[in-house]
Amino acid sequence: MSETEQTQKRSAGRKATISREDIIEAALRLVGPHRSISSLSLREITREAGIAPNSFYRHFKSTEELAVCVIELAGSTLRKVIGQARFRAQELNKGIVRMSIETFIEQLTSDGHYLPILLREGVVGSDRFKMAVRQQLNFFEQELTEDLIAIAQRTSSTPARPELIAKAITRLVFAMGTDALDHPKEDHNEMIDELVVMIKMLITGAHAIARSQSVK
Amino acid sequence: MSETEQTQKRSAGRKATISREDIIEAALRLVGPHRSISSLSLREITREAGIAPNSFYRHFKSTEELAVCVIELAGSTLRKVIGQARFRAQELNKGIVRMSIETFIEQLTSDGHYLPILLREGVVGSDRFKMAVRQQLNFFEQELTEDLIAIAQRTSSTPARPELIAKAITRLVFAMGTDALDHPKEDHNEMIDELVVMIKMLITGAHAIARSQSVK
DNA sequence: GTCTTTCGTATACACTTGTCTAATAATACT
DNA sequence: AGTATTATTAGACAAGTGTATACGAAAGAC
Repeated sequence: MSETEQTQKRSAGRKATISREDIIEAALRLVGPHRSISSLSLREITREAGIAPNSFYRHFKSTEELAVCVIELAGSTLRKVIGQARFRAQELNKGIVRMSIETFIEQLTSDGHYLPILLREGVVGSDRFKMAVRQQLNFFEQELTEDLIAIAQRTSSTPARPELIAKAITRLVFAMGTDALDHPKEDHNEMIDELVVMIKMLITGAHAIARSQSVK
Repeated sequence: MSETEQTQKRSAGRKATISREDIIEAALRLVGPHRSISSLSLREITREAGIAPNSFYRHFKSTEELAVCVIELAGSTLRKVIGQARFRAQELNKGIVRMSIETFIEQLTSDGHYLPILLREGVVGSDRFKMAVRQQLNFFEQELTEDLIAIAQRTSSTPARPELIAKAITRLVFAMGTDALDHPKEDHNEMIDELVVMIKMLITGAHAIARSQSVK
């Protein structure tokens, strides 16, 4: 929604030497396992971007606006990646669950560091900021729900409350992902295995409950 | 471990006008939905406690040490509460799962705000700090594992990998708890219901998998 | 050319931060 | 009493913060 605003009239004036994207990239360079976006200071960001502190205001009206932009960027990028993984899973005839999880965990150590950001930023910060993070989570959940329904129709086995399963899976994956963040990369494969088993438990459990309920 | 140190020799000298506990309480008064412990400044804390900035160092050697103390306090307090809930569940002959979850969610709005703290502080801060949070989580997980094994022995039905179930449940509960934090209290009952269903799915799924594996 | 508009910087202000040094206040032991 | 010991404070320091005002630099419009 609020991703492409301003840039309305560009009749006259000096050419911009720096873009919103440049500032976002500078901010991304600063976040890490110990620094959250909401803890970045305006001066830090401008220093990293190589501009004067006041120039920041030409592009964002506050650091909060910048933070929300970063969250939205991270969310949309990740959903694109996961979407591709789902697609590849069908091509390679690999388990869709395993494929998605693997891609997800891969993103933990991927270059953009979009996933760590999304995982880390959900709990602190302003209301607007937290809402932005939660919205991205909801997008994931929604797409997963659609997937589950589609699969159920294909295999003609209707699980109980697919939206609940999707919610549980999303939370589980994000929680385990947060865990993996602080573990060395060589542990990731084991964590993927664990996560896959957990999800299998959830899905088969949901089916079992659905059956027992349709019986009685 | 590091909870009762110093207080060794008190031969002479001025009486302490403030205790470690007083400072911890002051810090607790400052944290909230928008402030994490690790974001509190030394001066803020001493201002709230009504002492001079330097006096802080007489009690803690850094704000990080204070933060770790708070985490340990929150964790041990909560485990005590949940433990009592488990006990009451047996007395009232109520479902142990439901009882535990209800108590857990209740703690979201309880006075000490220990649970919100534990939920919020896991992802940012120094390594030492994050480790303290994870340790508390592991305590929960461990106790839950023991519970699951005990129940399994009583009902003589062995689920597949109880430690995995415990892990999944813990993550699920904490994730949903974090969610509930930003929701009004009247939504909590619905979230409890959802959470209970999720956990039922997990447990029945685990049993189903165990059965199918012992068959083949 | 001169306007006008926009972008960017420079300087400055008031404020907060963590920590250092010295000085003071209060207790216990002799 | 005096003295040693400890807790607390006051004051100051350099460094950091967000932002307001004012000014220069570059581009298109006239």
